Amino acid sequence: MKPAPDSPAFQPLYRQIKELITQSLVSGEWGPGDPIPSELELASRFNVSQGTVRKAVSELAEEKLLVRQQGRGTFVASHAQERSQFPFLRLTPDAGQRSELSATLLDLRRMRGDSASLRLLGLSSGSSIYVLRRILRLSDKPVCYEEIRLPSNRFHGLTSQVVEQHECMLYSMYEGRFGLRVLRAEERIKAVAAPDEAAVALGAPKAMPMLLIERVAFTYGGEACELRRSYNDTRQHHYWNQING
Amino acid sequence: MKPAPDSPAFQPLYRQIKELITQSLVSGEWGPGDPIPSELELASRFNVSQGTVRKAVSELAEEKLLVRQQGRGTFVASHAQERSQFPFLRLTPDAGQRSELSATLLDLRRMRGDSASLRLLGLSSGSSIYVLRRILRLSDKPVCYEEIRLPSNRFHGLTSQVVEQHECMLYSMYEGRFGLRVLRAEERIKAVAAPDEAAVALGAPKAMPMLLIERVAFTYGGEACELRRSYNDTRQHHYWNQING
DNA sequence: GAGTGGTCTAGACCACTCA
DNA sequence: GAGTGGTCTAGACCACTCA
Repeated sequence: MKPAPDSPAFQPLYRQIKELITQSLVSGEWGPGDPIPSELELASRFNVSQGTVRKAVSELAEEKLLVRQQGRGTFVASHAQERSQFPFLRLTPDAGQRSELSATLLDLRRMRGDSASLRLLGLSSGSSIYVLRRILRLSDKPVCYEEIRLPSNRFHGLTSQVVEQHECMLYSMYEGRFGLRVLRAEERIKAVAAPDEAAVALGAPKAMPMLLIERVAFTYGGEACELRRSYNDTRQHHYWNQING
Repeated sequence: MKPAPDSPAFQPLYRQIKELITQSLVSGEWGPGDPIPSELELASRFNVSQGTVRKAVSELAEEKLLVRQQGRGTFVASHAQERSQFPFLRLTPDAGQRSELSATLLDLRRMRGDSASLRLLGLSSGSSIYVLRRILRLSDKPVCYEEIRLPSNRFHGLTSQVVEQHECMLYSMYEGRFGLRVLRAEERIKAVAAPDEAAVALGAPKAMPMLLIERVAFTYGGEACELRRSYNDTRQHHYWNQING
Protein backbone atom coordinates (compact mmCIF):
# COMPACT_ATOMS: atom_id res chain seq x y z
CA MET A 1 0.00 0.00 0.00
CA LYS A 2 1.36 3.38 -0.96
CA PRO A 3 0.25 6.93 -0.35
CA ALA A 4 -1.44 8.62 -3.28
CA PRO A 5 -0.59 12.30 -2.75
CA ASP A 6 -2.37 13.42 -5.88
CA SER A 7 -5.74 11.87 -5.18
CA PRO A 8 -8.43 14.32 -4.09
CA ALA A 9 -9.05 12.79 -0.66
CA PHE A 10 -5.41 12.13 0.12
CA GLN A 11 -4.81 10.63 3.52
CA PRO A 12 -1.38 9.68 4.83
CA LEU A 13 -0.70 5.98 5.06
CA TYR A 14 -1.04 5.81 8.83
CA ARG A 15 -4.51 7.36 8.62
CA GLN A 16 -5.55 4.75 6.11
CA ILE A 17 -4.26 2.05 8.45
CA LYS A 18 -6.11 3.71 11.32
CA GLU A 19 -9.28 3.60 9.28
CA LEU A 20 -8.80 -0.12 8.54
CA ILE A 21 -8.27 -0.85 12.24
CA THR A 22 -11.35 1.20 13.14
CA GLN A 23 -13.38 -0.82 10.67
CA SER A 24 -12.33 -4.02 12.42
CA LEU A 25 -13.45 -2.47 15.71
CA VAL A 26 -16.82 -1.44 14.34
CA SER A 27 -17.38 -4.79 12.64
CA GLY A 28 -16.60 -6.55 15.90
CA GLU A 29 -13.68 -8.57 14.50
CA TRP A 30 -12.07 -7.76 17.88
CA GLY A 31 -14.46 -7.17 20.78
CA PRO A 32 -14.02 -4.98 23.90
CA GLY A 33 -11.22 -6.36 26.06
CA ASP A 34 -9.76 -8.53 23.29
CA PRO A 35 -6.15 -8.17 22.23
CA ILE A 36 -5.59 -6.98 18.69
CA PRO A 37 -2.75 -8.44 16.60
CA SER A 38 0.75 -7.23 17.45
CA GLU A 39 2.26 -4.27 15.70
CA LEU A 40 4.53 -6.47 13.63
CA GLU A 41 1.63 -8.69 12.58
CA LEU A 42 -0.43 -5.69 11.56
CA ALA A 43 2.57 -4.24 9.75
CA SER A 44 2.95 -7.35 7.63
CA ARG A 45 -0.79 -7.69 7.14
CA PHE A 46 -1.06 -4.14 5.81
CA ASN A 47 2.34 -4.21 4.17
CA VAL A 48 3.73 -1.15 5.96
CA SER A 49 6.45 -0.59 8.52
CA GLN A 50 5.97 -1.08 12.24
CA GLY A 51 6.40 2.67 12.72
CA THR A 52 3.40 3.41 10.55
CA VAL A 53 1.25 0.93 12.44
CA ARG A 54 2.48 2.48 15.69
CA LYS A 55 1.32 5.88 14.60
CA ALA A 56 -2.14 4.60 13.70
CA VAL A 57 -2.43 2.65 16.95
CA SER A 58 -1.15 5.63 18.96
CA GLU A 59 -3.91 7.86 17.68
CA LEU A 60 -6.51 5.21 18.46
CA ALA A 61 -5.03 4.82 21.93
CA GLU A 62 -5.20 8.58 22.48
CA GLU A 63 -8.84 8.50 21.45
CA LYS A 64 -9.24 5.68 23.95
CA LEU A 65 -10.48 3.12 21.45
CA LEU A 66 -7.42 0.99 22.17
CA VAL A 67 -5.30 0.44 25.27
CA ARG A 68 -1.63 -0.45 25.03
CA GLN A 69 0.18 -2.49 27.65
CA GLN A 70 3.92 -2.79 27.34
CA GLY A 71 5.02 -6.41 27.17
CA ARG A 72 1.45 -7.72 26.85
CA GLY A 73 -0.08 -6.26 23.76
CA THR A 74 -2.74 -3.83 22.60
CA PHE A 75 -6.37 -4.30 23.61
CA VAL A 76 -9.75 -3.02 22.53
CA ALA A 77 -10.79 -0.51 25.19
CA SER A 78 -13.69 -1.45 27.41
CA HIS A 79 -15.66 0.34 30.08
CA ALA A 80 -15.06 -2.69 32.28
CA GLN A 81 -11.32 -2.13 32.48
CA GLU A 82 -11.35 1.61 33.00
CA ARG A 83 -9.50 3.02 35.97
CA SER A 84 -11.33 6.27 36.52
CA GLN A 85 -14.50 4.27 36.40
CA PHE A 86 -17.06 6.97 35.86
CA PRO A 87 -15.71 9.58 33.50
CA PHE A 88 -19.27 10.47 32.58
CA LEU A 89 -20.46 10.96 36.14
CA ARG A 90 -19.42 14.46 37.13
CA LEU A 91 -21.50 14.87 40.27
CA THR A 92 -19.20 15.01 43.29
CA PRO A 93 -19.72 15.67 47.00
CA ASP A 94 -18.62 19.18 48.06
CA ALA A 95 -16.59 17.65 50.86
CA GLY A 96 -15.01 14.23 50.95
CA GLN A 97 -14.58 11.55 48.33
CA ARG A 98 -17.18 10.25 45.97
CA SER A 99 -18.56 7.26 47.81
CA GLU A 100 -21.01 4.44 47.16
CA LEU A 101 -23.13 5.02 44.13
CA SER A 102 -26.47 3.28 43.73
CA ALA A 103 -29.41 3.54 41.37
CA THR A 104 -33.13 2.77 41.50
CA LEU A 105 -35.03 2.14 38.32
CA LEU A 106 -38.46 3.78 38.44
CA ASP A 107 -39.81 2.49 35.16
CA LEU A 108 -38.90 1.35 31.68
CA ARG A 109 -41.25 1.82 28.76
CA ARG A 110 -41.12 1.33 25.05
CA MET A 111 -42.93 3.97 23.07
CA ARG A 112 -43.09 5.86 19.82
CA GLY A 113 -40.39 8.52 19.88
CA ASP A 114 -41.19 12.22 19.91
CA SER A 115 -39.80 14.10 16.95
CA ALA A 116 -37.08 15.95 18.86
CA SER A 117 -35.64 12.74 20.29
CA LEU A 118 -35.80 10.95 16.96
CA ARG A 119 -34.00 13.79 15.26
CA LEU A 120 -31.19 13.82 17.83
CA LEU A 121 -30.86 10.04 17.62
CA GLY A 122 -30.90 10.08 13.84
CA LEU A 123 -34.00 7.85 13.60
CA SER A 124 -36.79 8.07 11.06
CA SER A 125 -40.17 9.31 12.23
CA GLY A 126 -42.39 6.66 13.75
CA SER A 127 -39.42 4.73 15.19
CA SER A 128 -39.79 3.49 18.73
CA ILE A 129 -37.53 4.24 21.66
CA TYR A 130 -37.02 2.99 25.20
CA VAL A 131 -37.58 5.54 27.95
CA LEU A 132 -36.34 4.80 31.43
CA ARG A 133 -36.44 6.90 34.54
CA ARG A 134 -34.27 6.37 37.58
CA ILE A 135 -32.82 7.91 40.70
CA LEU A 136 -29.12 7.98 41.52
CA ARG A 137 -27.89 8.04 45.09
CA LEU A 138 -24.47 9.00 46.39
CA SER A 139 -23.88 7.63 49.90
CA ASP A 140 -27.58 6.78 50.04
CA LYS A 141 -28.53 10.40 49.41
CA PRO A 142 -30.79 10.79 46.35
CA VAL A 143 -29.09 13.46 44.23
CA CYS A 144 -30.10 12.85 40.64
CA TYR A 145 -33.38 12.16 38.91
CA GLU A 146 -33.00 11.26 35.26
CA GLU A 147 -34.83 10.17 32.17
CA ILE A 148 -32.92 8.22 29.52
CA ARG A 149 -33.98 7.66 25.91
CA LEU A 150 -32.51 4.86 23.85
CA PRO A 151 -33.13 3.90 20.21
CA SER A 152 -34.97 0.57 20.34
CA ASN A 153 -33.31 -0.68 17.16
CA ARG A 154 -29.95 -0.74 18.92
CA PHE A 155 -31.28 -2.08 22.23
CA HIS A 156 -33.39 -5.06 21.15
CA GLY A 157 -35.01 -6.80 24.07
CA LEU A 158 -33.97 -4.39 26.81
CA THR A 159 -35.74 -5.29 30.07
CA SER A 160 -35.87 -3.79 33.56
CA GLN A 161 -34.07 -6.88 34.81
CA VAL A 162 -31.11 -6.16 32.59
CA VAL A 163 -31.04 -2.52 33.69
CA GLU A 164 -31.31 -3.45 37.37
CA GLN A 165 -28.51 -5.99 37.09
CA HIS A 166 -26.17 -3.23 36.02
CA GLU A 167 -27.47 -0.54 38.34
CA CYS A 168 -25.01 2.30 37.92
CA MET A 169 -22.90 0.70 35.23
CA LEU A 170 -25.24 1.46 32.37
CA TYR A 171 -22.47 2.18 29.89
CA SER A 172 -20.83 -1.15 30.65
CA MET A 173 -24.20 -2.75 30.02
CA TYR A 174 -24.60 -0.95 26.66
CA GLU A 175 -21.18 -2.25 25.74
CA GLY A 176 -21.41 -5.79 27.07
CA ARG A 177 -24.96 -6.60 25.98
CA PHE A 178 -25.44 -4.41 22.94
CA GLY A 179 -21.91 -3.82 21.66
CA LEU A 180 -22.34 -0.06 21.96
CA ARG A 181 -19.38 1.70 23.47
CA VAL A 182 -20.01 5.29 24.56
CA LEU A 183 -17.02 7.34 23.49
CA ARG A 184 -18.06 10.94 23.92
CA ALA A 185 -20.92 13.04 25.17
CA GLU A 186 -22.12 16.61 24.78
CA GLU A 187 -23.97 18.33 27.57
CA ARG A 188 -26.03 21.47 28.01
CA ILE A 189 -26.31 22.61 31.58
CA LYS A 190 -28.76 25.01 33.14
CA ALA A 191 -30.03 26.09 36.54
CA VAL A 192 -33.78 25.68 36.78
CA ALA A 193 -36.56 25.53 39.33
CA ALA A 194 -37.08 21.82 39.96
CA PRO A 195 -40.22 20.41 38.33
CA ASP A 196 -42.51 18.76 40.89
CA GLU A 197 -41.63 15.29 39.62
CA ALA A 198 -37.93 15.82 40.31
CA ALA A 199 -38.43 17.56 43.64
CA VAL A 200 -40.64 14.73 44.88
CA ALA A 201 -38.28 12.03 43.62
CA LEU A 202 -35.32 13.59 45.39
CA GLY A 203 -37.18 14.73 48.50
CA ALA A 204 -36.31 18.35 47.84
CA PRO A 205 -38.35 21.53 48.39
CA LYS A 206 -40.75 22.45 45.64
CA ALA A 207 -39.16 24.58 42.88
CA MET A 208 -35.72 24.42 44.48
CA PRO A 209 -32.90 25.42 42.10
CA MET A 210 -31.54 22.27 40.46
CA LEU A 211 -28.90 21.59 37.88
CA LEU A 212 -30.49 20.44 34.64
CA ILE A 213 -28.15 18.43 32.43
CA GLU A 214 -29.15 17.42 28.92
CA ARG A 215 -26.75 14.94 27.42
CA VAL A 216 -26.33 13.37 24.01
CA ALA A 217 -23.94 10.39 24.06
CA PHE A 218 -22.08 9.20 20.96
CA THR A 219 -20.60 5.89 19.89
CA TYR A 220 -18.23 4.87 17.06
CA GLY A 221 -18.63 6.99 13.99
CA GLY A 222 -20.14 9.91 15.87
CA GLU A 223 -23.58 8.32 16.02
CA ALA A 224 -25.85 9.39 18.87
CA CYS A 225 -26.94 6.40 20.93
CA GLU A 226 -28.42 7.85 24.11
CA LEU A 227 -30.29 10.95 25.29
CA ARG A 228 -30.32 11.80 28.95
CA ARG A 229 -32.00 14.57 30.89
CA SER A 230 -31.19 14.80 34.59
CA TYR A 231 -32.13 17.04 37.50
CA ASN A 232 -29.44 17.28 40.14
CA ASP A 233 -29.62 18.45 43.72
CA THR A 234 -26.49 20.57 44.19
CA ARG A 235 -26.99 21.62 47.80
CA GLN A 236 -24.20 19.33 48.95
CA HIS A 237 -22.80 18.26 45.60
CA HIS A 238 -21.38 19.96 42.53
CA TYR A 239 -20.70 19.22 38.90
CA TRP A 240 -16.97 18.97 38.35
CA ASN A 241 -15.36 20.05 35.13
CA GLN A 242 -11.90 20.60 33.74
CA ILE A 243 -11.18 22.86 30.79
CA ASN A 244 -8.02 22.59 28.77
CA GLY A 245 -7.11 25.70 26.83
CA MET B 1 22.80 13.12 26.07
CA LYS B 2 21.93 9.50 26.72
CA PRO B 3 19.16 7.78 28.63
CA ALA B 4 20.10 6.42 32.02
CA PRO B 5 17.75 3.46 32.42
CA ASP B 6 19.12 2.51 35.82
CA SER B 7 18.70 5.85 37.56
CA PRO B 8 15.83 6.04 40.02
CA ALA B 9 13.91 8.81 38.23
CA PHE B 10 14.48 7.46 34.75
CA GLN B 11 12.82 9.47 32.03
CA PRO B 12 13.14 8.67 28.34
CA LEU B 13 15.26 11.06 26.34
CA TYR B 14 12.33 12.76 24.66
CA ARG B 15 10.82 13.56 28.06
CA GLN B 16 14.05 15.14 29.15
CA ILE B 17 14.07 17.24 25.97
CA LYS B 18 10.45 18.13 26.60
CA GLU B 19 11.40 19.31 30.08
CA LEU B 20 14.23 21.46 28.68
CA ILE B 21 11.89 23.06 26.16
CA THR B 22 9.32 23.70 28.86
CA GLN B 23 11.97 25.42 30.95
CA SER B 24 12.69 27.78 28.07
CA LEU B 25 8.98 28.54 27.88
CA VAL B 26 8.71 29.23 31.59
CA SER B 27 11.86 31.36 31.61
CA GLY B 28 10.49 33.38 28.72
CA GLU B 29 13.40 32.63 26.38
CA TRP B 30 10.66 32.36 23.74
CA GLY B 31 7.52 34.42 24.39
CA PRO B 32 3.90 33.74 23.31
CA GLY B 33 3.63 33.93 19.52
CA ASP B 34 7.38 33.61 18.96
CA PRO B 35 8.78 30.84 16.79
CA ILE B 36 11.00 28.34 18.56
CA PRO B 37 14.12 26.98 16.83
CA SER B 38 13.52 24.40 14.11
CA GLU B 39 13.53 20.72 14.90
CA LEU B 40 16.93 20.22 13.34
CA GLU B 41 18.40 23.12 15.32
CA LEU B 42 16.99 21.76 18.55
CA ALA B 43 18.24 18.31 17.63
CA SER B 44 21.79 19.55 17.24
CA ARG B 45 21.53 21.80 20.30
CA PHE B 46 20.45 18.88 22.49
CA ASN B 47 22.53 16.36 20.61
CA VAL B 48 19.68 14.00 19.77
CA SER B 49 17.96 12.96 16.56
CA GLN B 50 15.21 14.97 14.91
CA GLY B 51 12.79 12.17 15.73
CA THR B 52 13.37 12.57 19.43
CA VAL B 53 12.84 16.32 19.25
CA ARG B 54 9.67 15.70 17.24
CA LYS B 55 8.29 13.47 19.96
CA ALA B 56 8.96 16.09 22.63
CA VAL B 57 7.47 18.88 20.53
CA SER B 58 4.47 16.72 19.61
CA GLU B 59 3.56 16.23 23.25
CA LEU B 60 3.90 19.95 23.92
CA ALA B 61 1.73 20.66 20.88
CA GLU B 62 -0.89 18.23 22.14
CA GLU B 63 -0.87 20.02 25.47
CA LYS B 64 -1.27 23.23 23.51
CA LEU B 65 1.88 24.90 24.77
CA LEU B 66 3.24 24.92 21.21
CA VAL B 67 1.60 25.23 17.81
CA ARG B 68 3.13 23.65 14.72
CA GLN B 69 2.66 25.04 11.24
CA GLN B 70 3.92 22.99 8.37
CA GLY B 71 6.40 24.91 6.25
CA ARG B 72 6.61 27.82 8.71
CA GLY B 73 7.85 26.48 12.00
CA THR B 74 6.74 25.85 15.55
CA PHE B 75 5.42 28.67 17.72
CA VAL B 76 4.77 29.33 21.37
CA ALA B 77 1.01 29.11 21.80
CA SER B 78 -0.78 32.32 22.58
CA HIS B 79 -4.35 33.22 23.43
CA ALA B 80 -4.14 35.88 20.73
CA GLN B 81 -3.78 33.35 17.91
CA GLU B 82 -6.35 30.87 19.04
CA ARG B 83 -9.04 29.90 16.58
CA SER B 84 -11.80 28.90 18.91
CA GLN B 85 -11.21 32.13 20.68
CA PHE B 86 -12.93 31.52 23.96
CA PRO B 87 -12.32 27.96 25.07
CA PHE B 88 -12.93 29.08 28.63
CA LEU B 89 -16.25 30.75 27.93
CA ARG B 90 -18.81 27.98 27.91
CA LEU B 91 -21.96 30.06 28.10
CA THR B 92 -23.87 29.75 24.82
CA PRO B 93 -27.27 30.94 23.58
CA ASP B 94 -29.89 28.16 23.50
CA ALA B 95 -30.73 29.13 19.93
CA GLY B 96 -28.44 30.69 17.38
CA GLN B 97 -24.75 31.42 17.39
CA ARG B 98 -22.72 33.00 20.12
CA SER B 99 -22.70 36.65 19.15
CA GLU B 100 -21.12 39.88 20.35
CA LEU B 101 -19.60 39.58 23.76
CA SER B 102 -19.03 42.64 25.91
CA ALA B 103 -18.02 43.29 29.49
CA THR B 104 -18.54 46.07 32.03
CA LEU B 105 -16.12 46.47 34.90
CA LEU B 106 -17.96 47.35 38.11
CA ASP B 107 -14.96 47.86 40.33
CA LEU B 108 -11.39 46.84 40.96
CA ARG B 109 -9.93 46.82 44.44
CA ARG B 110 -6.72 45.71 46.04
CA MET B 111 -7.14 44.14 49.45
CA ARG B 112 -5.76 41.66 51.91
CA GLY B 113 -6.74 38.19 50.76
CA ASP B 114 -9.09 35.99 52.75
CA SER B 115 -7.58 32.72 53.88
CA ALA B 116 -9.53 30.51 51.49
CA SER B 117 -8.43 32.51 48.44
CA LEU B 118 -4.83 32.66 49.58
CA ARG B 119 -4.76 28.92 50.11
CA LEU B 120 -6.13 28.22 46.64
CA LEU B 121 -3.67 30.67 45.07
CA GLY B 122 -0.77 29.25 47.04
CA LEU B 123 0.00 32.60 48.75
CA SER B 124 1.23 33.15 52.30
CA SER B 125 -1.20 34.66 54.77
CA GLY B 126 -1.36 38.43 54.73
CA SER B 127 -0.68 38.62 50.99
CA SER B 128 -2.79 41.04 49.02
CA ILE B 129 -4.97 40.27 46.05
CA TYR B 130 -6.89 42.18 43.41
CA VAL B 131 -10.63 41.70 43.38
CA LEU B 132 -12.61 42.77 40.38
CA ARG B 133 -16.30 42.47 39.65
CA ARG B 134 -17.85 42.70 36.24
CA ILE B 135 -20.84 41.89 34.11
CA LEU B 136 -20.67 39.97 30.84
CA ARG B 137 -23.20 40.53 28.08
CA LEU B 138 -23.99 38.32 25.12
CA SER B 139 -25.77 40.25 22.37
CA ASP B 140 -26.26 43.10 24.88
CA LYS B 141 -28.08 40.79 27.28
CA PRO B 142 -26.45 40.72 30.72
CA VAL B 143 -25.95 37.03 31.47
CA CYS B 144 -23.05 36.72 33.85
CA TYR B 145 -22.06 38.50 37.03
CA GLU B 146 -18.61 37.58 38.25
CA GLU B 147 -15.97 38.29 40.82
CA ILE B 148 -12.35 37.59 39.96
CA ARG B 149 -9.47 37.29 42.41
CA LEU B 150 -5.88 37.68 41.29
CA PRO B 151 -2.63 37.39 43.25
CA SER B 152 -1.21 40.93 43.36
CA ASN B 153 2.38 39.68 43.22
CA ARG B 154 1.80 38.39 39.70
CA PHE B 155 -0.29 41.36 38.58
CA HIS B 156 1.79 44.34 39.65
CA GLY B 157 0.18 47.63 38.77
CA LEU B 158 -3.13 46.29 37.47
CA THR B 159 -5.54 49.18 36.85
CA SER B 160 -9.15 49.47 35.75
CA GLN B 161 -7.91 51.10 32.55
CA VAL B 162 -5.92 48.00 31.65
CA VAL B 163 -8.89 45.78 32.40
CA GLU B 164 -11.26 47.96 30.40
CA GLN B 165 -8.93 48.05 27.43
CA HIS B 166 -9.15 44.30 27.16
CA GLU B 167 -12.85 43.98 27.97
CA CYS B 168 -13.61 40.34 27.35
CA MET B 169 -10.11 39.23 26.48
CA LEU B 170 -8.87 39.01 30.03
CA TYR B 171 -6.73 35.95 29.40
CA SER B 172 -4.99 37.67 26.50
CA MET B 173 -4.33 40.56 28.86
CA TYR B 174 -2.85 38.26 31.53
CA GLU B 175 -0.62 36.85 28.86
CA GLY B 176 0.37 40.02 27.04
CA ARG B 177 0.89 42.29 30.05
CA PHE B 178 1.84 39.86 32.78
CA GLY B 179 3.30 36.89 30.91
CA LEU B 180 0.78 34.55 32.48
CA ARG B 181 -0.75 32.09 30.09
CA VAL B 182 -3.83 30.28 31.35
CA LEU B 183 -3.51 26.65 30.35
CA ARG B 184 -6.17 24.83 32.27
CA ALA B 185 -9.05 25.47 34.64
CA GLU B 186 -11.09 23.45 37.08
CA GLU B 187 -14.69 24.32 37.74
CA ARG B 188 -17.32 23.44 40.28
CA ILE B 189 -20.84 24.09 39.12
CA LYS B 190 -24.03 24.37 41.13
CA ALA B 191 -27.57 25.60 40.77
CA VAL B 192 -28.38 28.19 43.43
CA ALA B 193 -30.91 30.87 44.22
CA ALA B 194 -29.35 34.10 42.95
CA PRO B 195 -28.00 36.34 45.70
CA ASP B 196 -29.53 39.82 45.57
CA GLU B 197 -26.32 41.33 44.24
CA ALA B 198 -26.32 39.04 41.20
CA ALA B 199 -30.05 39.31 40.56
CA VAL B 200 -29.85 43.10 40.60
CA ALA B 201 -26.76 43.21 38.41
CA LEU B 202 -28.37 41.00 35.78
CA GLY B 203 -31.88 42.43 36.07
CA ALA B 204 -33.28 39.05 37.06
CA PRO B 205 -36.04 38.16 39.54
CA LYS B 206 -34.97 37.88 43.15
CA ALA B 207 -33.71 34.40 44.11
CA MET B 208 -34.06 33.10 40.56
CA PRO B 209 -32.17 29.84 39.93
CA MET B 210 -28.74 30.69 38.54
CA LEU B 211 -25.73 28.69 37.56
CA LEU B 212 -22.90 29.25 40.02
CA ILE B 213 -19.48 28.51 38.55
CA GLU B 214 -16.40 28.52 40.75
CA ARG B 215 -13.21 28.36 38.73
CA VAL B 216 -9.55 27.97 39.55
CA ALA B 217 -7.30 28.73 36.56
CA PHE B 218 -3.78 27.35 36.24
CA THR B 219 -0.68 28.46 34.40
CA TYR B 220 2.64 26.74 33.59
CA GLY B 221 3.74 24.32 36.27
CA GLY B 222 0.20 23.81 37.57
CA GLU B 223 0.23 27.03 39.58
CA ALA B 224 -3.13 28.65 40.31
CA CYS B 225 -3.23 32.23 38.99
CA GLU B 226 -6.91 33.22 39.09
CA LEU B 227 -10.05 32.51 41.08
CA ARG B 228 -13.40 33.28 39.58
CA ARG B 229 -16.92 32.98 40.90
CA SER B 230 -19.73 33.71 38.49
CA TYR B 231 -23.52 33.71 38.58
CA ASN B 232 -25.09 32.95 35.24
CA ASP B 233 -28.60 33.53 33.99
CA THR B 234 -29.49 30.36 32.10
CA ARG B 235 -33.01 31.23 31.05
CA GLN B 236 -31.94 31.66 27.44
CA HIS B 237 -28.39 30.38 27.65
CA HIS B 238 -26.67 27.18 28.73
CA TYR B 239 -23.26 25.97 29.78
CA TRP B 240 -21.84 23.76 27.06
CA ASN B 241 -19.60 20.83 27.84
CA GLN B 242 -18.06 17.89 26.06
CA ILE B 243 -16.91 14.74 27.83
CA ASN B 244 -14.48 12.31 26.30
CA GLY B 245 -14.58 8.84 27.75
C1' DG C 1 15.20 27.31 -4.01
C1' DA C 2 16.13 27.16 0.86
C1' DG C 3 14.00 25.96 5.04
C1' DT C 4 10.20 24.21 7.65
C1' DG C 5 7.36 20.53 9.61
C1' DG C 6 5.02 15.70 8.03
C1' DT C 7 5.44 10.93 6.67
C1' DC C 8 7.69 6.57 6.14
C1' DT C 9 11.21 3.07 6.43
C1' DA C 10 14.59 -0.24 8.44
C1' DG C 11 16.94 -1.46 12.04
C1' DA C 12 18.78 -1.41 16.79
C1' DC C 13 18.18 -1.91 21.58
C1' DC C 14 15.26 -1.55 25.67
C1' DA C 15 11.68 -2.76 29.54
C1' DC C 16 8.18 -5.56 30.46
C1' DT C 17 5.17 -9.95 30.58
C1' DC C 18 4.45 -14.58 30.78
C1' DA C 19 5.27 -19.40 30.42
C1' DG D 1 13.66 -17.04 26.27
C1' DA D 2 10.15 -15.66 23.05
C1' DG D 3 7.08 -12.02 22.20
C1' DT D 4 5.20 -7.57 23.22
C1' DG D 5 5.14 -2.52 23.10
C1' DG D 6 8.62 1.75 23.96
C1' DT D 7 12.55 4.48 22.55
C1' DC D 8 15.98 6.15 19.43
C1' DT D 9 18.57 6.78 15.23
C1' DA D 10 19.67 7.99 10.38
C1' DG D 11 18.09 8.85 6.30
C1' DA D 12 14.77 9.48 2.48
C1' DC D 13 11.19 11.93 0.38
C1' DC D 14 7.09 14.85 0.77
C1' DA D 15 3.96 19.27 1.19
C1' DC D 16 4.04 23.67 2.43
C1' DT D 17 5.78 28.65 3.12
C1' DC D 18 8.16 32.53 1.86
C1' DA D 19 11.44 35.44 -0.36
